[in-house]
Amino acid sequence: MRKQVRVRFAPSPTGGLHLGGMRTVLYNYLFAKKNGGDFILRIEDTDQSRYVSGAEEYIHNCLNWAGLEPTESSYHGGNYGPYRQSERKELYKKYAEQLVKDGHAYYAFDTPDELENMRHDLKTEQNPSPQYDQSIRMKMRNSLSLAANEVRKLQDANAPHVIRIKMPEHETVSFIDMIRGEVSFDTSLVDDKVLLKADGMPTYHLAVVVDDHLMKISHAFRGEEWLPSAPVHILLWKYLFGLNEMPQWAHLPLILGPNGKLSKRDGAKFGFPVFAMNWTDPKTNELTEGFKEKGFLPEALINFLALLGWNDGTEQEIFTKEELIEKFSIERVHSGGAKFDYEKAKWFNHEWIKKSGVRGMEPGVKRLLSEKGITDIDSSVLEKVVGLVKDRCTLLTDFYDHSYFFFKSPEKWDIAAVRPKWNEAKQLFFAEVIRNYELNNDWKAISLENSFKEIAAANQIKPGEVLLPLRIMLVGGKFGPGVFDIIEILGKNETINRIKKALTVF
RNA sequence: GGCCCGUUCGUCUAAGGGCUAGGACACCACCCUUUCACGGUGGUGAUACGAGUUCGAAUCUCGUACGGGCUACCA
Repeated sequence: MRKQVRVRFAPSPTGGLHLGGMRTVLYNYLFAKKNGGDFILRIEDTDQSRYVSGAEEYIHNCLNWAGLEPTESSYHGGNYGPYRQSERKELYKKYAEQLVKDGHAYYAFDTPDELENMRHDLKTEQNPSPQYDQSIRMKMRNSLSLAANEVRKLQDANAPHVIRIKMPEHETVSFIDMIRGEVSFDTSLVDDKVLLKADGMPTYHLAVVVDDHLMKISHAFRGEEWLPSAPVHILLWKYLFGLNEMPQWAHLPLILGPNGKLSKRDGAKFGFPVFAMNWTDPKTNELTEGFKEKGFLPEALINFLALLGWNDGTEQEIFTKEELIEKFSIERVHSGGAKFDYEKAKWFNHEWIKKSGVRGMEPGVKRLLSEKGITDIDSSVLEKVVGLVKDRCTLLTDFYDHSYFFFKSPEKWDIAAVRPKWNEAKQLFFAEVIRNYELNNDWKAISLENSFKEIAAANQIKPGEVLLPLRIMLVGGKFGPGVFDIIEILGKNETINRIKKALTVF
């Protein structure tokens, strides 16, 4: 019988959720949905010094906004909780002790100062970062190097200590990565990582193995930065639960910024978001803008992220979430890192705005306009405006610039574009247009345009000479959709008022 | 420094021993548009380098170079 597919996203609540994390969420989600599996959100908050309040709730909000809800989490519940590692603290210790008993781990009593001294003393140009490994462990203070009675004494005195894994000598540890194929390591070159900290909390290395086992995780996806510590995890699986029980691993390629791994700094420096949603650091109050607030549609972000490192082998680029679920396969994920291209991200958003129906866009646009002070909006007008302007917007926030003039009469005009060619004849021409429009009972763009051109012809004025002034009268400048489309939506009173008002200024 | 991973247009990528190395973003040109955009058509542009295997290599092997990651009682 095939094992039930269960995957997890396991962030630590230390700040904003960036693109790399978002993509890990996505791939987990798609894989779970495709295989009828469960998607678990587990909070890895074992480092109390880095815990940031509000970060967990924020992660939930991001997943909710993106439509990538987990099936099990501290908020959704589930049969494998608690889903916060800090609440599972007592679980880990017995596994660490078991490892010591079996000779795969040991107690280490070295103080932070002693560790620092060791690193300082051993540091050379040839070896800039000395490790706590088999070459050095017998010279440190631990249950391997110390006499048994001395160890007992330290324990009786409650001396602070950690538990470290004892890496075996010259073994080759290898495993099959779903993306990269076989990866192998020489255990002699890996250090004796801390498994259980002095405060009794596990480190990531112990916690990830224990929890993946207890939560019956079948496939473990994580960023490529974890590849170097994979041999530790493989060994832990072997010692604790057996390799047969181990999930299948996939190490996802990194998302790169202009120089290396994408960071919050890159966003600030180059002017693009890196977090899914706005994040305010509770300590510094510093705000980092998110894709949501920048004006991205969740569908577009998902689509963009999915294609950053994966494709279905065809030339299709626009995928709905349902299509992604159907077509996604972890084997088609690339092994190489991908540089984040903000221009391409915006292109996806533009495509999704065009693809979305007017109805779907309306609530978002209405919210945006009201944030900018435009509140009294007739819904039939809004519908027409959105339909007319939609294709011109790349970001949701562009709707304001492309449509505010439907709701606000201009107070300034691009007079420099009109005045040099302005004359008495044009003044009279517009007076006639007003008289004509007052009598128009149809008020459709096409009839409005026809009568405008007829009046121009009768006055021996080329339409081109009065079209631009008309536009500027209505919207204030050289922009916007077709003038007669604007006029139709504005309606008779508003159009005539705007022309009259501008005429007094030109 | 050591270990691990990677390398096809500027960017994201297709091609898994066999057409002229295909598409998308960006860029450029033209068309459309009596505004600004959208849109349409076309164009510039890549297999890191060197060996080897082979009738034939972007593709397989080795080496080199370059890029990235890790090297904490952080994740």
